Amino acid sequence: MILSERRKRITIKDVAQAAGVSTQTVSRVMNKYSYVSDETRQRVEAVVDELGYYPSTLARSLSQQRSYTLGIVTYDLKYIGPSRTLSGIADKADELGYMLLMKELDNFDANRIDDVIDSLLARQVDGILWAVPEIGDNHAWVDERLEKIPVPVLFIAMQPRKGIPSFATDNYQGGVLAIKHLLECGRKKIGHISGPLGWWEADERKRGWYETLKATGFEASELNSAEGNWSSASGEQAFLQLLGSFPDMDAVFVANDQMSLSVLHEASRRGIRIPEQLAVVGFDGIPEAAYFNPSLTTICQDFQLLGEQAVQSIVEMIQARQGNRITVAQSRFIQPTLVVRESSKRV
Amino acid sequence: MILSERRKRITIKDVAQAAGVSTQTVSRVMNKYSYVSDETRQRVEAVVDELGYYPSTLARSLSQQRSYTLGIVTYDLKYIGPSRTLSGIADKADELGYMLLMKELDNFDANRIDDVIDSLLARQVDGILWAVPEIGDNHAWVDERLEKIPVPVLFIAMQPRKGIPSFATDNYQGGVLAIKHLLECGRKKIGHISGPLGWWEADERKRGWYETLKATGFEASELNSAEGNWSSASGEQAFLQLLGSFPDMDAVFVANDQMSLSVLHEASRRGIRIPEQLAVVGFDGIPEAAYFNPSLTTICQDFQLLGEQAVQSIVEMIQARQGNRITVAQSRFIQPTLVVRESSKRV
DNA sequence: CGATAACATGTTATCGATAACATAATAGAA
DNA sequence: TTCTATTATGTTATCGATAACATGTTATCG
Repeated sequence: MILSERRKRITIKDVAQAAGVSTQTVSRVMNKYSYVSDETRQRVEAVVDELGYYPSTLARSLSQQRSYTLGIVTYDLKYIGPSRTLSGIADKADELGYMLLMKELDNFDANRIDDVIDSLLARQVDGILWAVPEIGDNHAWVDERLEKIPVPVLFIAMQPRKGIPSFATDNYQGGVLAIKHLLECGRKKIGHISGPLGWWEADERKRGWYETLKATGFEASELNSAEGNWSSASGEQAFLQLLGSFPDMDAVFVANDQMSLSVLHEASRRGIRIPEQLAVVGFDGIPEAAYFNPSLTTICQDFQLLGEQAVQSIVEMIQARQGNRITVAQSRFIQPTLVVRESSKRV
Repeated sequence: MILSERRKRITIKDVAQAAGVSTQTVSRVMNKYSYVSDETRQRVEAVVDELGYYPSTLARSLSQQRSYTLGIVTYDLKYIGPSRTLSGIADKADELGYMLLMKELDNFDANRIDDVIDSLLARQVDGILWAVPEIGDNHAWVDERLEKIPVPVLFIAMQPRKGIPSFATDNYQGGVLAIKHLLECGRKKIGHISGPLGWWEADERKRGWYETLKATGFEASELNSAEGNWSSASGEQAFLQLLGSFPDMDAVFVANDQMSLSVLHEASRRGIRIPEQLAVVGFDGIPEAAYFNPSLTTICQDFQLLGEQAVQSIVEMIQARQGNRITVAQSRFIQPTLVVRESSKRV
């Protein structure tokens, strides 16, 4: 049997014709509208099966002015945070019947941001999830541009702003948790390796370190802190710097697990015993941290959950708007948890 | 100034009316068609700017029967492979002017697969990138279903099949590289911790181990190998098992870096010196591996590149089809590279 | 100077669906 | 028995663009 090479899409018209009804009736069957006789319904369904018809979501979106698609703007999927959050987003979106139109943002030029937003709107997304970390003033556009966007927008990992829905891990509390834990272990000279300053999340974690030490009367000068860029390589550099500027440090709170890894590595190379001489607490809670050498105490955040809740929430916003109900901007801080392992064992 | 809450989308009609031309002329301006007078062009462009008009890609897609959108089917973004590949895909797609419609696949039920494909086609994607690892017969649908899909499909990390375009890392060669290296280091009793068998990639890496040892006259029995599921936790289990079944092992090739990490961890706990007593070679080449303790020799694969090349290739297929040119199924094996670090240093 | 090509623009049909409205048949209520 | 509500189905307009075709206006050329 030879099939013609040029297969034409099977449309609602083909089905209507084959079943001897109008396209509207086919549409009614497809959408389970009630006023269709059993006989007609069955006939149409038979034809649909036979021809392998599925409706064009594209045409439907145009006609209904909604697409059951969410626009997702992420930053750099090489980072663990964005990629695991995306995983949660994908799961929940699928569960709720939404597809994901994805755009990776690599710079924060105003034109680029406009383009990304327009390109999503041009495809009629029902809502936008802005999962780009807040760095410097890269969210400055929000004040002016946001109100012009005709669909709900929800921000992930953005510093909370009044009247704007956003979901984030409570990074400050994470920092507090880490320092409190180290103090409880009897540590007195606690250094910090931060993420790239200017990133809101990095700043918050550092603030947790700083304020908790200050509040309890301990030292927290700039010399006791060094800056990394989240990568293990940068963590090593920062650690070396810190060893110079804060030689009698007995503990270090590191802003993520990757950088903690290189601290452990370098400490071992230099014969600094962990946790005896130096306690280490990381941040993120990647599964691998349990197998670091020694295993890493860390502040665990649930990216998956963050993504899922964000989707849940934006879908509710979409439905509310559809029903012309009023939406109150919902924001949420998700609390991280402390997981104690060998790197901070009491000595 | 009070803005009306219900903003209507600005359409080509609004622009046409405001500029006093037909919609067709606006369309010509937007698409940079040449036969438009400078005067008209400028007037239209001014109106476009003023009203903030951008064309509906949705409507355009319907009308042109193409969407400049790629359908991406991924497996589990919690894994490093899929998520970094996606990163490469996103970069290249953006560069070439395509958007990504993403779908995560969590099971391989035939109905589910049909649904995913249909939902992508219903949104008029121009091509599909199937970035789902081959596990058991989860690609069995390909034989029958593929030819019915009216757009190009390219597979990532699938065992090459004749006449079907696919891109993958040469996992077998990776295994060969690892074993040759260990043999060159003078190791004679080389064990293997595999990924979940049934995964094509895991099987191939194992085959690299097995065949290379056989070919050089060394031992490679089933007892010298244990199975993990890619996670660090499973790697620990597998290592313990292997220590029992292959006690005089002097090297181990581990199918990914996460599992290698827990091998290093457990070895350290038991006082097994690495690399003196046991050399370890991992797979994947995650950046963190350089900071493992000791740093990990590993087989490096370039996920980013894999994703980028896949997009490049499918876009070429799309363009070829558009131009009614014949496409020859292009498949490619990307060669991994060996990176030597402390865990396999010659002793 | 008339024919022809290149330019500039408008009109109508189309993509594949649904919304809104219209119509016809049946059934139950007054 | 007539009226009205319910059921079942069809017709036309619409979503927002582009394709195809039509038409009018300038240049250009022999």
